[in-house]
Order: sequence, then structure tokens, then C-alpha cells
Amino acid sequence: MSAESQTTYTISDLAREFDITTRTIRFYEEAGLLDPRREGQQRIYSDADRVKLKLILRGKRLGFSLAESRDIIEMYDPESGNERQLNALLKKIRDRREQLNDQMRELQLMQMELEEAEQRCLDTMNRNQQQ
Amino acid sequence: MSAESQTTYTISDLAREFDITTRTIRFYEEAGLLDPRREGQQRIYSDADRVKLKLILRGKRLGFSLAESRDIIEMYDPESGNERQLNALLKKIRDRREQLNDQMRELQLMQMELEEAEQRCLDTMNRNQQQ
DNA sequence: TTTAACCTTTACGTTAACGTCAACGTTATA
DNA sequence: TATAACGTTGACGTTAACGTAAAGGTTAAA
Repeated sequence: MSAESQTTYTISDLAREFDITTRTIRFYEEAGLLDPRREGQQRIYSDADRVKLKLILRGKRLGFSLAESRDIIEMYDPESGNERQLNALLKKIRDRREQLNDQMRELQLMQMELEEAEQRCLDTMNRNQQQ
Repeated sequence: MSAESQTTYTISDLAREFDITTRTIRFYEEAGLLDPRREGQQRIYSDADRVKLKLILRGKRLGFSLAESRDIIEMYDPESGNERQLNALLKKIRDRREQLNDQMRELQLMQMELEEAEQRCLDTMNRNQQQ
């Protein structure tokens, strides 16, 4: 057998790949988000662990707390793929989408106000130049 | 003169109006975001102060830190309405808009994955029922 | 005059998400 | 054999944005 798809990772493999520190990864474990198997003392991460980590980081980018990400990961778990949990997950995502939409609307408002402010500012500058 | 538009506010007036605590308002002052005039010990807030507070809270909703909101407020200040500052403010807002757009894209990705997961889940449940 | 409803300052507490040591063990290489 | 280069477990530190409580001052109504 040739060395095909590497199916396990060390902690610094993952740290490098996702550009985070090993401390961060251990912290996620403390927080109950990861649970890699051990070989002696050392942590060995599987592809499944790697996917979890990916989900955590995506969750962060999306503004989920670690606790929420933990919920999401649990709900992604095939073991517990029942209807109620999937619906809870979908709700969480839809809520977040709505929040983001609200923020976009507020930003647009701010943009408009700013354009006005910008215009007033430009007008003033022009008047000053003409004098 | 009749009591027209009330032009000053107590700390709890503002707290009530914006549904925050007085502690929060004092904290914003500590952080250099507000600077109401005093009457003896007591803080008296003007309409301008009220607008600043509004901006701070909008900033929060938009995901700006207090430090960023302070910058924004300073840039809104008519005193300092120069071109460079206005451009800096516009840049900050555009950056935030881009961030939000990225988040929306990620959420859409997640939605798609979830729809697939949901479908797989529904399929499984159906199969189980048919047996 | 006491009670209630405000206001004030000072100061320590809290939570999330890590950072930053320290002190140590293991393995590979020069 | 020493010296990197990795890994480990504590354990305390940090930042932001307030919360919470103590201790007190003012004013108005009962």
C-alpha cells in the first residue's frame, strides 16, 4: 500500500492547516468540542475530528459562540440525526441569516446617511475654494 | 414659552429610551465616548449627546467595537469634517459591508449543506417507516 | 421626618476565547 | 550525547463590555 490519503493528524498539523495555535485546539477540547483519541499522551486527530474543527471555525466566522458550535456539531452527528434536532439546527441558521439581514439593512441606512454627510462636506469644501 | 422639544436628558431618561442601564452609559463615558455637561454632580445630556449614544448603539448592532464607534463619532463631528476623515469612515463602513457579505455567502453555503443533510435525514426516516 | 426615587463614585466580579509562561517528557538528528 | 523540534499538563494573565454591590448625597411627597 502506498501512502494514500493521510487519515490522521497531529495537533500541529491541524494548527498549521487552519492557521490557529495548538492552544486553541486544546481549548476546544476543554470546552467539549473535540475529543481526539490518544496514543500514549499524544492526541491523534481523525478526519472526523478535522471536519469538526472546520465546522467550529466556520461557526466562528458566522458569529456563533463555541457553545452554539458545539450544538451544531452534535446536530450534524449522524448518530443523532432525528427530525427535531435537524429542525433546531435549521432554526438556528435561519435566525442567524435574519440577524445578518438586519445588519445589512442598518448598514445601508448608514451608507445613505454617510453619502449625505459626504455631500454636505464636499459642498462646504467647494464653497470654501470658490471664495 | 411652552415646554417644547425637551433639549436635555437625565441619565435614566436615556437609559429608558434606549433600554440600557445607567451603568452602561457611564461606562461609555469612562471609555471616552460621551462627555455630558454637569450640573453639580449630575450629568446633563444634550441632544448631541443623545445622537452620539444612538450612534454607539447602532455601531454595536453593526458589530463595531466601542473603540471603532468612538472613531466613527469623532468623524461624524462637524468640527473635523475633512476629506481624509470622511474617507476613512467610508472605508470602515465598506469593509464592514464586505465582511457581512462574506458571512452571507458562508451562511448560504451552510444552508445548502443543511438542505442536503435534511434530505438524507428525511430519506432515512422514510425508509425506516416503510419497513 | 421618614420613605421613595433619583443621582453619584469606587471598586471588585464576570464571561468568552484564548495567550503566555513554566516545567517536563519523547524522538530524531548532528 | 546534546540539542532541536515536537508533544504534554497545569495555571495564571488578558481584553471587552459591562454587572453588581456598597456607601453615600439630594429632592419631593406622605
